[in-house]
Amino acid sequence: MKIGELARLAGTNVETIRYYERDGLLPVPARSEGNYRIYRETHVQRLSFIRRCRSLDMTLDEIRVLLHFKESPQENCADVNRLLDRHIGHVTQRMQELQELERQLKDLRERCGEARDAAHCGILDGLSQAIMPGEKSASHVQGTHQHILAQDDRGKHG
Amino acid sequence: MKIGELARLAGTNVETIRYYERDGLLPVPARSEGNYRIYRETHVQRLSFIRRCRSLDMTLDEIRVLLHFKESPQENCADVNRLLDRHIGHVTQRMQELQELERQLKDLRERCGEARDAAHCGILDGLSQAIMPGEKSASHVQGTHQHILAQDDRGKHG
DNA sequence: CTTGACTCTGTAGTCACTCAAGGGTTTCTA
DNA sequence: TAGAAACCCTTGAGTGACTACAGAGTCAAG
Repeated sequence: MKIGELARLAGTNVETIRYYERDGLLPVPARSEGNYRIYRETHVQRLSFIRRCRSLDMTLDEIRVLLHFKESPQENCADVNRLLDRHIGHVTQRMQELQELERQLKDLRERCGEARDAAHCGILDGLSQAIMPGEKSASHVQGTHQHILAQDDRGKHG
Repeated sequence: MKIGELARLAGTNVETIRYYERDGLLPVPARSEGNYRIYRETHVQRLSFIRRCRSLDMTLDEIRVLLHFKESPQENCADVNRLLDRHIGHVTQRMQELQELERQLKDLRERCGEARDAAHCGILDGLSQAIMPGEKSASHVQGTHQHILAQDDRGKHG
Protein backbone atom coordinates (compact mmCIF):
# COMPACT_ATOMS: atom_id res chain seq x y z
CA MET A 1 0.00 0.00 0.00
CA LYS A 2 1.03 3.62 -0.48
CA ILE A 3 1.52 6.20 2.20
CA GLY A 4 -1.99 7.63 1.93
CA GLU A 5 -3.62 4.32 2.70
CA LEU A 6 -1.28 3.69 5.63
CA ALA A 7 -2.20 7.11 6.93
CA ARG A 8 -5.91 6.33 6.67
CA LEU A 9 -5.54 2.94 8.33
CA ALA A 10 -3.53 4.29 11.25
CA GLY A 11 -5.41 7.57 11.62
CA THR A 12 -2.29 9.61 11.03
CA ASN A 13 -1.46 12.17 8.48
CA VAL A 14 1.01 11.62 5.72
CA GLU A 15 3.58 14.17 6.86
CA THR A 16 3.67 12.55 10.27
CA ILE A 17 4.56 9.20 8.73
CA ARG A 18 7.44 10.70 6.78
CA TYR A 19 8.50 12.49 9.95
CA TYR A 20 8.53 9.22 11.90
CA GLU A 21 10.64 7.65 9.17
CA ARG A 22 13.17 10.49 9.31
CA ASP A 23 13.16 10.18 13.09
CA GLY A 24 13.86 6.45 12.96
CA LEU A 25 10.57 5.30 14.47
CA LEU A 26 9.41 3.68 11.27
CA PRO A 27 11.76 1.58 9.11
CA VAL A 28 12.67 2.87 5.67
CA PRO A 29 10.17 1.17 3.37
CA ALA A 30 10.59 -0.27 -0.12
CA ARG A 31 9.94 1.99 -3.07
CA SER A 32 7.88 1.50 -6.19
CA GLU A 33 9.19 2.21 -9.68
CA GLY A 34 7.77 5.71 -9.44
CA ASN A 35 9.64 6.23 -6.14
CA TYR A 36 6.56 5.86 -3.95
CA ARG A 37 6.93 4.38 -0.48
CA ILE A 38 5.40 0.89 -0.31
CA TYR A 39 4.11 -0.36 3.03
CA ARG A 40 2.85 -3.69 4.36
CA GLU A 41 0.68 -4.85 7.22
CA THR A 42 3.63 -4.80 9.64
CA HIS A 43 3.95 -1.08 9.07
CA VAL A 44 0.30 -0.56 9.89
CA GLN A 45 0.79 -2.39 13.16
CA ARG A 46 3.92 -0.55 14.11
CA LEU A 47 2.46 2.84 13.27
CA SER A 48 -0.75 2.03 15.14
CA PHE A 49 1.31 1.07 18.17
CA ILE A 50 3.12 4.38 18.00
CA ARG A 51 -0.10 6.36 17.64
CA ARG A 52 -1.67 4.48 20.53
CA CYS A 53 1.29 5.36 22.72
CA ARG A 54 1.11 8.98 21.56
CA SER A 55 -2.57 9.05 22.45
CA LEU A 56 -1.35 8.12 25.93
CA ASP A 57 0.91 11.18 25.75
CA MET A 58 4.18 9.28 25.70
CA THR A 59 7.16 11.00 24.12
CA LEU A 60 8.73 9.56 21.00
CA ASP A 61 11.74 8.61 23.11
CA GLU A 62 9.58 6.62 25.48
CA ILE A 63 7.94 4.94 22.52
CA ARG A 64 11.35 4.08 21.11
CA VAL A 65 12.11 2.22 24.33
CA LEU A 66 8.83 0.32 24.14
CA LEU A 67 9.44 -0.59 20.50
CA HIS A 68 12.84 -1.90 21.48
CA PHE A 69 11.25 -4.18 24.06
CA LYS A 70 8.69 -5.37 21.58
CA GLU A 71 11.53 -6.42 19.34
CA SER A 72 13.70 -8.17 21.89
CA PRO A 73 11.19 -10.40 23.68
CA GLN A 74 13.76 -12.29 25.70
CA GLU A 75 14.66 -9.23 27.72
CA ASN A 76 13.11 -8.62 31.06
CA CYS A 77 10.22 -6.22 30.97
CA ALA A 78 10.84 -4.59 34.34
CA ASP A 79 11.98 -1.55 32.39
CA VAL A 80 8.64 -1.41 30.63
CA ASN A 81 7.00 -1.28 34.03
CA ARG A 82 9.35 1.41 35.21
CA LEU A 83 8.73 3.51 32.12
CA LEU A 84 4.99 3.22 32.52
CA ASP A 85 5.11 3.96 36.24
CA ARG A 86 7.12 7.07 35.62
CA HIS A 87 4.75 8.13 32.89
CA ILE A 88 1.73 7.60 35.15
CA GLY A 89 3.51 9.72 37.75
CA HIS A 90 3.88 12.56 35.28
CA VAL A 91 0.25 12.40 34.28
CA THR A 92 -0.94 12.33 37.87
CA GLN A 93 1.25 15.26 38.80
CA ARG A 94 0.06 17.28 35.83
CA MET A 95 -3.53 16.60 36.82
CA GLN A 96 -2.91 17.90 40.30
CA GLU A 97 -1.36 21.04 38.84
CA LEU A 98 -4.32 21.53 36.56
CA GLN A 99 -6.75 21.10 39.44
CA GLU A 100 -4.99 23.83 41.38
CA LEU A 101 -4.94 25.93 38.23
CA GLU A 102 -8.66 25.49 37.67
CA ARG A 103 -9.36 26.52 41.24
CA GLN A 104 -7.28 29.67 40.88
CA LEU A 105 -8.88 30.60 37.58
CA LYS A 106 -12.37 30.15 38.98
CA ASP A 107 -11.49 32.24 42.02
CA LEU A 108 -10.26 34.90 39.67
CA ARG A 109 -13.35 34.68 37.52
CA GLU A 110 -15.63 35.29 40.48
CA ARG A 111 -13.99 38.61 41.11
CA CYS A 112 -15.73 40.01 38.05
CA GLY A 113 -19.20 38.62 37.54
CA GLU A 114 -20.42 41.41 35.33
CA ALA A 115 -18.93 43.71 32.75
CA ARG A 116 -17.42 46.81 34.29
CA ASP A 117 -14.59 49.23 33.58
CA ALA A 118 -11.21 47.61 33.26
CA ALA A 119 -10.18 50.20 35.85
CA HIS A 120 -12.23 48.31 38.42
CA CYS A 121 -11.94 44.84 36.99
CA GLY A 122 -11.34 42.39 39.80
CA ILE A 123 -9.71 39.93 37.44
CA LEU A 124 -6.98 42.31 36.38
CA ASP A 125 -6.55 43.39 39.99
CA GLY A 126 -6.23 39.77 41.00
CA LEU A 127 -3.65 39.08 38.33
CA SER A 128 -1.70 42.13 39.46
CA GLN A 129 -1.27 40.70 42.93
CA ALA A 130 0.60 37.59 43.93
CA ILE A 131 -1.53 34.48 43.71
CA MET A 132 1.09 31.87 42.97
CA PRO A 133 0.91 29.41 45.83
CA GLY A 134 4.43 28.12 45.29
CA GLU A 135 6.84 27.44 42.48
CA LYS A 136 5.91 24.66 40.16
CA SER A 137 8.20 21.70 40.32
CA ALA A 138 9.74 20.08 37.33
CA SER A 139 8.03 17.31 35.45
CA HIS A 140 7.82 16.09 31.93
CA VAL A 141 4.39 17.56 31.75
CA GLN A 142 3.27 20.30 29.43
CA GLY A 143 0.90 23.19 29.60
CA THR A 144 -2.68 23.78 28.68
CA HIS A 145 -2.44 24.72 25.05
CA GLN A 146 -2.89 22.91 21.76
CA HIS A 147 -3.46 19.22 22.31
CA ILE A 148 -1.06 16.92 20.52
CA LEU A 149 -3.54 14.65 18.83
CA ALA A 150 -5.92 17.34 17.63
CA GLN A 151 -5.78 16.25 14.01
CA ASP A 152 -9.39 17.11 13.23
CA ASP A 153 -8.67 20.77 13.87
CA ARG A 154 -6.08 21.36 11.18
CA GLY A 155 -5.52 25.01 10.45
CA LYS A 156 -8.31 26.35 12.60
CA HIS A 157 -6.32 27.23 15.70
CA GLY A 158 -3.95 30.16 15.83
CA MET B 1 18.35 47.74 37.90
CA LYS B 2 19.99 45.40 35.40
CA ILE B 3 18.43 42.39 33.75
CA GLY B 4 19.78 39.90 36.28
CA GLU B 5 18.07 41.62 39.18
CA LEU B 6 14.82 41.90 37.28
CA ALA B 7 15.07 38.19 36.55
CA ARG B 8 15.59 37.41 40.24
CA LEU B 9 12.75 39.65 41.36
CA ALA B 10 10.28 38.19 38.89
CA GLY B 11 11.46 34.59 39.13
CA THR B 12 12.28 34.45 35.43
CA ASN B 13 15.44 33.75 33.63
CA VAL B 14 17.37 36.34 31.72
CA GLU B 15 16.88 34.87 28.27
CA THR B 16 13.13 34.80 28.82
CA ILE B 17 13.12 38.54 29.54
CA ARG B 18 15.00 39.28 26.34
CA TYR B 19 12.63 36.97 24.52
CA TYR B 20 9.59 38.84 25.87
CA GLU B 21 11.15 42.10 24.75
CA ARG B 22 11.68 40.78 21.22
CA ASP B 23 8.14 39.48 21.28
CA GLY B 24 6.72 42.87 22.28
CA LEU B 25 5.44 41.83 25.71
CA LEU B 26 7.93 44.01 27.55
CA PRO B 27 8.71 47.54 26.42
CA VAL B 28 12.19 48.30 25.12
CA PRO B 29 14.05 49.58 28.19
CA ALA B 30 16.59 52.37 28.54
CA ARG B 31 20.26 51.47 28.20
CA SER B 32 23.24 52.31 30.35
CA GLU B 33 26.45 53.74 28.93
CA GLY B 34 27.80 50.24 28.65
CA ASN B 35 24.69 49.19 26.67
CA TYR B 36 23.09 47.29 29.53
CA ARG B 37 19.31 47.22 29.79
CA ILE B 38 18.10 49.35 32.68
CA TYR B 39 14.79 48.46 34.31
CA ARG B 40 12.50 50.13 36.85
CA GLU B 41 9.81 49.03 39.25
CA THR B 42 7.16 49.20 36.52
CA HIS B 43 9.03 46.54 34.60
CA VAL B 44 9.06 44.28 37.62
CA GLN B 45 5.31 44.65 37.93
CA ARG B 46 4.65 44.05 34.28
CA LEU B 47 6.91 41.03 34.12
CA SER B 48 5.42 39.61 37.30
CA PHE B 49 1.96 40.01 35.79
CA ILE B 50 3.09 38.11 32.72
CA ARG B 51 4.66 35.34 34.75
CA ARG B 52 1.57 35.03 36.91
CA CYS B 53 -0.56 34.66 33.80
CA ARG B 54 1.90 32.10 32.41
CA SER B 55 1.71 30.17 35.66
CA LEU B 56 -2.02 30.01 34.90
CA ASP B 57 -1.06 28.52 31.54
CA MET B 58 -2.27 31.41 29.44
CA THR B 59 -0.66 31.87 26.04
CA LEU B 60 1.40 34.95 25.32
CA ASP B 61 -1.36 36.11 22.99
CA GLU B 62 -3.94 35.88 25.75
CA ILE B 63 -1.60 37.80 28.02
CA ARG B 64 -1.19 40.45 25.37
CA VAL B 65 -4.96 40.97 25.43
CA LEU B 66 -4.97 41.27 29.22
CA LEU B 67 -2.10 43.75 29.15
CA HIS B 68 -4.03 45.80 26.64
CA PHE B 69 -7.00 45.97 28.99
CA LYS B 70 -4.78 46.91 31.88
CA GLU B 71 -3.56 49.85 29.86
CA SER B 72 -6.91 51.10 28.60
CA PRO B 73 -8.95 51.18 31.78
CA GLN B 74 -11.94 52.94 30.26
CA GLU B 75 -12.75 49.97 28.07
CA ASN B 76 -15.36 47.49 29.08
CA CYS B 77 -13.90 44.38 30.61
CA ALA B 78 -16.44 41.92 29.25
CA ASP B 79 -13.68 40.69 26.96
CA VAL B 80 -11.51 39.93 29.96
CA ASN B 81 -14.31 37.76 31.28
CA ARG B 82 -14.72 36.03 27.97
CA LEU B 83 -11.01 35.34 27.70
CA LEU B 84 -10.91 33.89 31.19
CA ASP B 85 -14.03 31.80 30.66
CA ARG B 86 -12.60 30.33 27.51
CA HIS B 87 -9.34 29.61 29.24
CA ILE B 88 -11.11 27.90 32.14
CA GLY B 89 -12.94 25.80 29.58
CA HIS B 90 -9.66 24.66 28.06
CA VAL B 91 -8.21 23.75 31.42
CA THR B 92 -11.30 21.82 32.45
CA GLN B 93 -11.35 19.91 29.21
CA ARG B 94 -7.69 19.02 29.44
CA MET B 95 -8.24 17.74 32.95
CA GLN B 96 -10.98 15.44 31.78
CA GLU B 97 -8.69 14.13 29.06
CA LEU B 98 -5.94 13.52 31.58
CA GLN B 99 -8.30 11.68 33.90
CA GLU B 100 -9.24 9.32 31.10
CA LEU B 101 -5.56 8.99 30.24
CA GLU B 102 -4.62 8.12 33.80
CA ARG B 103 -7.32 5.49 33.94
CA GLN B 104 -6.06 3.88 30.74
CA LEU B 105 -2.45 3.91 31.89
CA LYS B 106 -3.33 2.32 35.20
CA ASP B 107 -5.37 -0.36 33.46
CA LEU B 108 -2.38 -1.03 31.30
CA ARG B 109 -0.04 -1.12 34.25
CA GLU B 110 -2.10 -3.77 36.00
CA ARG B 111 -1.56 -6.14 33.13
CA CYS B 112 2.02 -6.62 34.23
CA GLY B 113 2.44 -6.62 37.97
CA GLU B 114 5.76 -8.40 37.97
CA ALA B 115 8.78 -8.57 35.76
CA ARG B 116 8.43 -11.19 33.06
CA ASP B 117 9.60 -11.77 29.52
CA ALA B 118 8.70 -9.01 27.12
CA ALA B 119 7.27 -11.83 25.02
CA HIS B 120 4.49 -12.22 27.58
CA CYS B 121 4.32 -8.64 28.80
CA GLY B 122 0.72 -7.62 29.21
CA ILE B 123 1.61 -3.97 28.80
CA LEU B 124 3.10 -4.42 25.37
CA ASP B 125 0.22 -6.71 24.45
CA GLY B 126 -2.21 -4.06 25.60
CA LEU B 127 -0.48 -1.36 23.60
CA SER B 128 -0.56 -3.60 20.55
CA GLN B 129 -4.34 -3.80 20.66
CA ALA B 130 -6.82 -1.02 20.22
CA ILE B 131 -7.54 0.85 23.42
CA MET B 132 -8.32 4.28 22.12
CA PRO B 133 -11.88 5.01 23.22
CA GLY B 134 -12.38 7.74 20.64
CA GLU B 135 -10.44 10.46 18.95
CA LYS B 136 -9.31 13.31 21.10
CA SER B 137 -11.04 16.56 20.32
CA ALA B 138 -9.29 19.80 19.66
CA SER B 139 -8.51 22.27 22.40
CA HIS B 140 -5.80 24.71 23.16
CA VAL B 141 -4.47 22.22 25.60
CA GLN B 142 -1.10 20.53 25.49
CA GLY B 143 0.29 17.17 26.36
CA THR B 144 1.95 15.67 29.35
CA HIS B 145 5.57 16.53 28.86
CA GLN B 146 7.93 19.23 30.07
CA HIS B 147 6.06 21.75 32.18
CA ILE B 148 6.38 25.34 31.08
CA LEU B 149 7.44 26.84 34.36
CA ALA B 150 9.98 24.22 35.33
CA GLN B 151 12.82 26.68 35.77
CA ASP B 152 14.46 24.95 38.69
CA ASP B 153 15.29 21.98 36.48
CA ARG B 154 17.55 23.67 33.97
CA GLY B 155 19.56 21.28 31.88
CA LYS B 156 18.54 18.12 33.71
CA HIS B 157 15.76 16.97 31.49
CA GLY B 158 16.33 15.58 28.01
C1' DC C 1 45.98 44.10 35.91
C1' DT C 2 43.63 40.18 36.17
C1' DT C 3 39.83 37.46 37.53
C1' DG C 4 35.19 36.47 37.44
C1' DA C 5 30.55 37.74 37.30
C1' DC C 6 27.62 39.79 34.56
C1' DT C 7 25.81 41.47 30.11
C1' DC C 8 25.41 41.94 24.98
C1' DT C 9 23.97 40.12 20.08
C1' DG C 10 22.85 36.56 17.11
C1' DT C 11 21.83 32.11 15.99
C1' DA C 12 20.35 27.47 16.58
C1' DG C 13 18.05 23.90 19.17
C1' DT C 14 13.90 21.81 21.68
C1' DC C 15 9.25 18.75 20.74
C1' DA C 16 6.18 16.69 17.60
C1' DC C 17 4.60 17.78 14.20
C1' DT C 18 2.41 20.90 10.15
C1' DC C 19 2.47 23.51 6.00
C1' DA C 20 3.91 25.13 1.58
C1' DA C 21 6.49 25.31 -2.80
C1' DG C 22 7.54 23.15 -6.79
C1' DG C 23 7.89 19.30 -8.96
C1' DG C 24 6.87 14.08 -10.56
C1' DT C 25 3.47 9.92 -11.01
C1' DT C 26 -0.77 7.61 -11.32
C1' DT C 27 -5.54 7.21 -12.04
C1' DC C 28 -9.91 8.73 -13.55
C1' DT C 29 -12.84 10.75 -16.93
C1' DA C 30 -14.24 12.84 -21.48
C1' DT D 1 -5.63 9.60 -26.03
C1' DA D 2 -5.54 14.01 -23.66
C1' DG D 3 -5.88 16.28 -19.77
C1' DA D 4 -7.42 17.00 -15.20
C1' DA D 5 -7.45 15.52 -10.57
C1' DA D 6 -5.54 13.04 -7.00
C1' DC D 7 -1.80 11.38 -5.18
C1' DC D 8 3.18 11.29 -4.14
C1' DC D 9 8.08 13.18 -3.83
C1' DT D 10 11.85 16.31 -1.52
C1' DT D 11 13.29 20.33 0.77
C1' DG D 12 12.83 23.82 3.83
C1' DA D 13 10.49 26.70 6.98
C1' DG D 14 7.07 27.57 10.68
C1' DT D 15 4.65 26.67 15.31
C1' DG D 16 5.08 28.24 21.01
C1' DA D 17 7.62 29.48 24.51
C1' DC D 18 11.35 29.28 25.58
C1' DT D 19 16.61 27.47 26.27
C1' DA D 20 21.44 27.12 25.09
C1' DC D 21 25.50 28.49 23.20
C1' DA D 22 29.36 31.16 20.96
C1' DG D 23 32.02 34.98 21.06
C1' DA D 24 32.43 39.42 22.48
C1' DG D 25 32.05 43.49 25.66
C1' DT D 26 31.50 45.73 30.57
C1' DC D 27 32.17 46.30 35.32
C1' DA D 28 33.56 45.74 40.27
C1' DA D 29 36.75 43.70 43.46
C1' DG D 30 41.25 42.19 44.85
